[in-house]
Formats: sequence, C-alpha cells, structure tokens
Amino acid sequence: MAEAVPGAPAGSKSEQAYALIKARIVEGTYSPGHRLVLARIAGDLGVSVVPIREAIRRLEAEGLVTFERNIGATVAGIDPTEYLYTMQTLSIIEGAATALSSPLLGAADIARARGVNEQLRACLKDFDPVRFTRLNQEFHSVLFEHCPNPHILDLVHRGWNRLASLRSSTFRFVPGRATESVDEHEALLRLIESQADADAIEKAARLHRSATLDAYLAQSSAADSS
Amino acid sequence: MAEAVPGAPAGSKSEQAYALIKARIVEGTYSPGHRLVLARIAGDLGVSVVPIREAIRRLEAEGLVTFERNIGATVAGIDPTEYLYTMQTLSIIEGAATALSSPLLGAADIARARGVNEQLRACLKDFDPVRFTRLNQEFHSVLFEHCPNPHILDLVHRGWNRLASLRSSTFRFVPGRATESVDEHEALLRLIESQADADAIEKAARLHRSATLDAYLAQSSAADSS
DNA sequence: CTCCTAAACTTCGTATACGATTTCGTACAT
DNA sequence: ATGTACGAAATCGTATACGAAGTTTAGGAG
Repeated sequence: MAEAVPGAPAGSKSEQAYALIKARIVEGTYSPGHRLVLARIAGDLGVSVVPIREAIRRLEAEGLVTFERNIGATVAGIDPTEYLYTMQTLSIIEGAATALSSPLLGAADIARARGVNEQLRACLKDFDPVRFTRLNQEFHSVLFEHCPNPHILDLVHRGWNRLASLRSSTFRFVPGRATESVDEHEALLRLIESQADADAIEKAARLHRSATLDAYLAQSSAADSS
Repeated sequence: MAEAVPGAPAGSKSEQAYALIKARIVEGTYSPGHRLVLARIAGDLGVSVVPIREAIRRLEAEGLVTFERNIGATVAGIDPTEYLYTMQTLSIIEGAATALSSPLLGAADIARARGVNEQLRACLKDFDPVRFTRLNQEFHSVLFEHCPNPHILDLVHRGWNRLASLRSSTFRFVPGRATESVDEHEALLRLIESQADADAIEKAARLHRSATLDAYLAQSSAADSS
C-alpha cells in the first residue's frame, strides 16, 4: 500500500489527464479551436501518449473535443450556433432536473438558495461577471442537486461544462438580464415553496434559461449590425 | 490511396472496435453484467489492447459500460432502477426532440409515420415483440429525425441504445400496452397535423413513453408478488 | 508570377513489453 | 470445520517503438 507521491492526485494517469484537460477546457485555458496535440500534452504532463488518447476519447464522447483520424483533436465549439444548441438542450435538461428535484427540497435548501440569490442581488452593483456566474451556478445547483435521476443530473453537469467552455471564448455577458434573472430566481423559489405542480416548475425553470438565451441572441445580432 | 482490405470496414481499428462492442451490447450479445476483458476482446478482433481501451473509454462516457481501475469493464445496467431512470430521461429528451421536430414535418413525413403505424396495428395479431419494437422505433425516428438540435438528437439515440442494452436482458414486453400505444401514435400524429403548439406535442410525446414505463413497472411489481 | 509535384515533417495508430494491482485457490494453523 | 496467510494467475496501466496517413513547404516548369 505504498503511495507513489504524497502530493500526487489519486487515480490512474489516464484519469488525471482526463480531469486536467477537462478542467483546462472548462476554465478556458484551452479555448475552442485550440489544437490538442497528443505528444505535446503528454510531454506537459510527463506521461506517455496512451493515457492521453484515452482521456481525449472520453472528452470526445462528452462533446467537449472533436477528434479526427490523422488530423488531431481540437476543443469543440467554434460554431456560434453551438451556443444556441447547447443552451437549448441545457434549458430542457435543467428544467426537468429542477422539476424532479423540487418536491425533495426542504426548508433549509430553500433558505440556502434564497441566501445565494440575495448575494446575487447584492452583486448587481459593482457588477463582476465571474462572481455572478459562479453564484448563479451555485443557486441552480441547490435547486437540482436533489434530482433523484443520476442520468439527468449528469447531463446537467455536462451541459454546464460545455457552456463554460463555449463562454470562455465568447464571454459577452448581458448585464441587462442580470436584474431580471435575480427576480426570476425569487419567483422560481416561491413557486417551489408553494408546491406548485411539476409542470409549472419545469416550465418556469426552462423559460428562465431560454430568456437568457434570447437576450444573448438579441445582443449578438445588435453587436453584429453595429 | 491504397485501401487495406476491400471488405474491411472503414476507419481506424479503435473505431471499428467501438462500433462492434457497442453493437454487441445493444443487440444483446454482451448482456448487462457481462465482463469485458480487454485482452479477450483484443484477441477476438485480432488487434492489440490499446484500441480496445479507447473504445471502452468512449462507451464508458456514453454510459453503456462501467470501467474500474485494475478491475475491468462490465456492461452497465444491472440495477433494475436503471431502467426507470433511463426511461424517464428518454421520455424527457424524446418529448423535446419530437416537439422541436414537429414544425418541420411535411405531409410526406406524416404519411410515412402513419404507414409505419398501420404496420404496427397489423402487427398486433400474431404479436412479434422484436418486429413491434423495430417498427415502434422507426415510427418515432420519423417524428424526431428533423430535430434541428444535434445535441438533443444525439441524446435520443444514446437513450435508445441504452434502453436496448437494458431490455436485452430484461426483455419483458407489455402486450396490453401495444394496442394503446398504436392509438396514442395516431393521436400524436393528429396533434402534429393540426399544428398544435409545441408544449402540447411535447407533453403528449412524453406521456406516451411515461405510460409505457408505468405499464412496465406495474407488470414488474405484479410479477414480483406472484 | 503562378501552378504543379515531390519530399520532408508532423501527427496520429497500434503492436509489443514490462510493471503494478487485484483476485482466486490452496495450504496451514487454530 | 473455519479463518487466515501466502503464492500463483489473471488483468489492468503505461512506456516505448515503429508504421501509416495527412499537411506543409521547397523547388522547378510553364
């Protein structure tokens, strides 16, 4: 039971590579279109190419990278319509996850979500997009983390990852939506508190995200014509 | 531009292995719980273990197999609750796919779907579960194949694959549902023809699958208590 | 100056070999 | 008879090496 190096992360090298590359894509170190050369990454991590190949294949199956024979791997998501499709998919999945999770939310969860939302509201002045995004994710995480269906939960997390990887390059926030967003959060919380039926909660959660998408598209088209 | 072997399938060996293992899982050659030994599969296909590892990793990311360090890979889905979760997820995704696709369906598509449904109706006597399942899949494929969002389409197909892999071991059909199912198909077609709003179509498509799930659960619990 | 051709370079693809870890069977002691 | 310890077999994990395919670039002909 000898540990190799005390400070080293656990798991096989292929898993370490998978986690690291994924993190770099999500956090934006590797932007969409970035070319992932196997030998180069292997050299950076001090391992062989075989574990890197495995990691890339897994990321490919998750939709974070594209991989072509004899061409190489690139971080996916250059196409701007990708953003639309990802947001649309996430709105559907997240809406369902929230609806399935809502009956299992206790008063403590509601209170916690409301607390996060108040931090969001306080964040409206001295607006910090990064902080706002993080708090927003935390708010929604509280809402759907009790979802009993692991597949749906997994899809939500994949959607968030994919969204983060896309936004890292095209990071144009919509400040005008922020205020509305916080209000919609409060409305959603009240809907859950009142134990509204699942359809209503699902629809509200889905529309909340769709509205963000619409605002983004409106801003994009405005930016294009300017 | 020399082809290796004329009869050989295209693509790298890792892709061939991926497609073959996936096909075997979906068609039931490898049942849930079946242990996938890397060296054994490599020997069967006449290749080394490296491409097999890649294939297994991709299938793991798709949820078809589980892979543990120093333990090995097994076909996923032993747990009966897996069936419930998969069906629930698929009902959500498929409902959304059908709703997004329906505005784009032409008269020819409707006619084709109706033709398939009539074959399903004719199939009700001399009931053949395999044929019924195949026709049922074809019917729904017509309905959601025009879905413009590739992510959602991909998730539907993954759901179908996963469902097939689960059913291959637990193949207990619900004959009582078959007649209702055909009628619901017709109702769904009329809803699409009348250009009902997307919400109504989505709800109908989702409920259609949920009803099948409920019937399955009822049958299962009845079988358990007998 | 442009277009075509070929060679060199880059990068992926996989076989082989060896090390690490787990599991299973067997023998021994209690 | 049962529990434990030890060893052998099976299996995964990865480094290395070589081969195949694609891309780029240099050179020459028109």
